[in-house]
Amino acid sequence: MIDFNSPRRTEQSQEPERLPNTSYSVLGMLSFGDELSGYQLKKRADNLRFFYWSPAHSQIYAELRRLEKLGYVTHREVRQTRRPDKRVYRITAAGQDAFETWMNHAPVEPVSLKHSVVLRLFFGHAGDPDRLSQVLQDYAEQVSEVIEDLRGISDEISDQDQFFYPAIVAEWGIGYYEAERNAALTAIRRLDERPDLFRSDEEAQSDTA
Amino acid sequence: MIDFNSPRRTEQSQEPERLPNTSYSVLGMLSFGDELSGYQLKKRADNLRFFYWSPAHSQIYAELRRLEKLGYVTHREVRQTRRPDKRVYRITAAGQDAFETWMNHAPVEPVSLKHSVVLRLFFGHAGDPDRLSQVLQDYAEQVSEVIEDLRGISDEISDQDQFFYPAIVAEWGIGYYEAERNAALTAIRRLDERPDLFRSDEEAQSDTA
DNA sequence: ATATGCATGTAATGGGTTACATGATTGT
DNA sequence: ACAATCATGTAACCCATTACATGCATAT
Repeated sequence: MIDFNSPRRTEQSQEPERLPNTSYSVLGMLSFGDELSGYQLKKRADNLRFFYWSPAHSQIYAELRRLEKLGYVTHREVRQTRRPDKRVYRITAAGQDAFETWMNHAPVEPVSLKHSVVLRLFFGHAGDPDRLSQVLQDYAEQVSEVIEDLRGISDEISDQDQFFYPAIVAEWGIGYYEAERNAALTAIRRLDERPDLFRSDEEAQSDTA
Repeated sequence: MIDFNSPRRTEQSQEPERLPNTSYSVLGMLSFGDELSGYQLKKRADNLRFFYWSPAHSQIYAELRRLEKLGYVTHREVRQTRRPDKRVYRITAAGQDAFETWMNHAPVEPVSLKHSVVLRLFFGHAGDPDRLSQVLQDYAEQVSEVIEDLRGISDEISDQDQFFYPAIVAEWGIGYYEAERNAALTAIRRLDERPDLFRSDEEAQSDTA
């Protein structure tokens, strides 16, 4: 008996095919029009690391297969003599359309943030205060390096029209990481300022000393 | 023949059992010492949303089962007449140890950030500039609301010793979200300021002026 | 009556990582 | 010689979400 009421729909419907943002980040890197291999895409994706995490290379290849199945990209083989052969991908017209649709119509999603350093700060009662200070100090230093990198990138691209949008992003990033550094340093000061009043009571009895 | 060199190790070794941070966030919420049900834990986890995403409730229950199997938490059933019965969890001494070990010895991991708004800004060339401005505007407004919430929380807890660490986190959050708002508003200004030179192909006549 | 909150859980699926696998070229 | 870079991919696993499922109590 044929079940006409089956909720299973044949996957060739015309619906816009909500893809995960990772797919769009790959598609976006191809939206500039050049041909890129999976390997090159991985490296480009690493450039987004300041505001968007970089997927594993296996994930990039998986995305490319999916995008090709959807008709959003095509590939061709490139023979090389002094390097292993490669497969370079190019965005299609359908891919451009899909990407523009996402750009213009995707909802404004909340940022996904997993800040394990702040998580540890939140649970500060359960750790060693000096170690916590050290963690914040390390974090502030890591952030300082990122700021250096971003300033370098910003200086390189800020007067080039072709990098208009990335330059705005770099500026955003500098502001963001400066706020992070300030927040970390402020937190360290708060820890130092703390009156040591309520520290010893709790752990006095069961701590194996 | 017995393979003494086998890299497979029997999973009951004494190693610290690297757990995902989500496990520690659940364990951390129990580290204050009170008994909590999965339902209550989910609500508490939502309070971390400003700096750490909140897992689905099914994930919370899964974590509790895992933590119990590891001996880090125990549960007891609580009979209720006017509410469904519940299962409340409490951290064990082993759980406290594991949590403190994580607090004091976990490496300073990079923040995991997936900022889809900035991603779209980065790929601004492929979208409608007015829509992009609107997206940034919406984002700035969402952020403003978060700042309001955080200020409220901060005012409530900032003078209470028991919330010493969360108060520092709230302050951090306010600084972070203010930086986000500023960055969004600055980006909007940059978009407005933009000389419209390279906006479309039919702009070739502008040099005849 | 209907929706919302309390409370717990399973099933199906998807997203993503790590480790494994291969192999050539270039630089030290 | 050794490591690093280029290049592509599979397999196993795990983290996590969404949807499904149940059922009582309270408020509207």
